[in-house]
Amino acid sequence: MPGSEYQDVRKLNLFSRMADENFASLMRGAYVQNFPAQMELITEGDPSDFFHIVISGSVDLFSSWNGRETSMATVRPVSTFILAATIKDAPYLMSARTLEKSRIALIPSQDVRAVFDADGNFARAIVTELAQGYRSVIRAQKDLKLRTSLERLANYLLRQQKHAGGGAVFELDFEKRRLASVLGMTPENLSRAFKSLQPYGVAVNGTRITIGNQADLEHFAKPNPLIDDHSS
Amino acid sequence: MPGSEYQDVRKLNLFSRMADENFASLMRGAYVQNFPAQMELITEGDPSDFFHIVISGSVDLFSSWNGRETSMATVRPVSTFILAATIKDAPYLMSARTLEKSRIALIPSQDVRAVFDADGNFARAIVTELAQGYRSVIRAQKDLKLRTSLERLANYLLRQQKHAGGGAVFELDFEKRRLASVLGMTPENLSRAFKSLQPYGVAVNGTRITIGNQADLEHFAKPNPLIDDHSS
DNA sequence: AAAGATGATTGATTAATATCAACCCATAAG
DNA sequence: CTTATGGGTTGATATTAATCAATCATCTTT
Repeated sequence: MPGSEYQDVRKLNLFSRMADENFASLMRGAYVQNFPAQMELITEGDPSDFFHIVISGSVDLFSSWNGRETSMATVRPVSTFILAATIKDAPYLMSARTLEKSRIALIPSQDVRAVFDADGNFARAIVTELAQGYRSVIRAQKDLKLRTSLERLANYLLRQQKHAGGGAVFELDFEKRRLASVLGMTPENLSRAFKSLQPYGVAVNGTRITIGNQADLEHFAKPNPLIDDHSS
Repeated sequence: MPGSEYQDVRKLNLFSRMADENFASLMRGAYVQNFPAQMELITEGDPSDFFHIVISGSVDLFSSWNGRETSMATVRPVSTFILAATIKDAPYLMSARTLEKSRIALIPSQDVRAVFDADGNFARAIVTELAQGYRSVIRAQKDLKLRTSLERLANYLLRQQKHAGGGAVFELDFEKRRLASVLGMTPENLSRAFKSLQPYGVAVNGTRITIGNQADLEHFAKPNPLIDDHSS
């Protein structure tokens, strides 16, 4: 792993406070690989042999049941995925595939567990990371159970707008079909949902979104920090 | 806190391996109280001042948005709730109310965080607990996104049956209106869903469920360990 | 036992969402 | 340049689920 990548990973909250030696040990045991787009990295149900770090590109976490499939989350650089399975030494609950050409570091799960036992700062960081992830999923569940698909889209747009800097014009960071799946709806429905938001000043041009009337949209979406504020 | 209760709490995975002294310290600082039914213990958005342990009775975790409300989970003795908020020192994402007369221990969150820093075994137990909780919510989200309400009910019945010992006859451990909310549907819909399961041999009498044709129901429900097996 | 409350069920209707089919459009391959 | 290909959109329809209203059942209180 080149030094710049090494530093990028080191800066992650999960790794930033652990002992140099322990971090180096984890990285020595890591397999860093470039994967093409659409490569299935892990399959749900498989034993969680590796903890994954996305160094560049992006990864879709998804799940299937009875012939159906849904997108659970997207992982972007530089961050990690399936920490809980690694820690519990339990099967993956989600599958993962690259969305584009991606560079991924794979750390043997047993190494993570070993260093977890040895390094208190790493253990604390893991706790924070898990607690954060836990709360994120709770928020997602509230979003799903309390809102209609139109409301979920409206709030997603507001979140994404904020994330993109807050301007009236911004880009979706999802392919629409996958955004639909993440929001728990069909692509057809997403297309209609965008139309339904036109009265609130939402204009769509490919992946470029313009929010013409911020106040109107917010009045409709009723964003709530306990659902939408992913920093807390 | 009486000795028997003290021992019951001590036996929880979360506490069973920590140092005697640290456990005693946590318990010394705890407030143990009896609450009547329907008492709101915490309100979402409030600072997470206390970590909670249900000693007897039961507690409903629920969330609200825009005048709607949904049941997220039910906590039964002896177990704990809102660990993630306590650890992160972040606002509660869910509200909690007693479903019946309940005995609850409240431990100041800062005590939990302090002992977490001091006791490696406790820290490890917290990690396991958080990872378990995280995975449970992921499973719930898959249940919600991949299944219809009828399929969710069928699988819930199979889970509950297993939990009750596996016999053809068992009891629901929910009031139906709240079961409906947990499953993400209306009470009316739940009522109709039970009827729709009659062809699969499901008979309902109050809270007593009889599964007349196990194979048929399973064939319809298609239970999957990656969604329904809450032990892994 | 009568009255009141609460939860559960049922029927009728409406709303939300998915499905199916066709078509559009951009882009990449031949 | 033409042809595939895949995402996106649109319209028609079907399914799923929510809402509204009424009734029924159960349990508690008086």
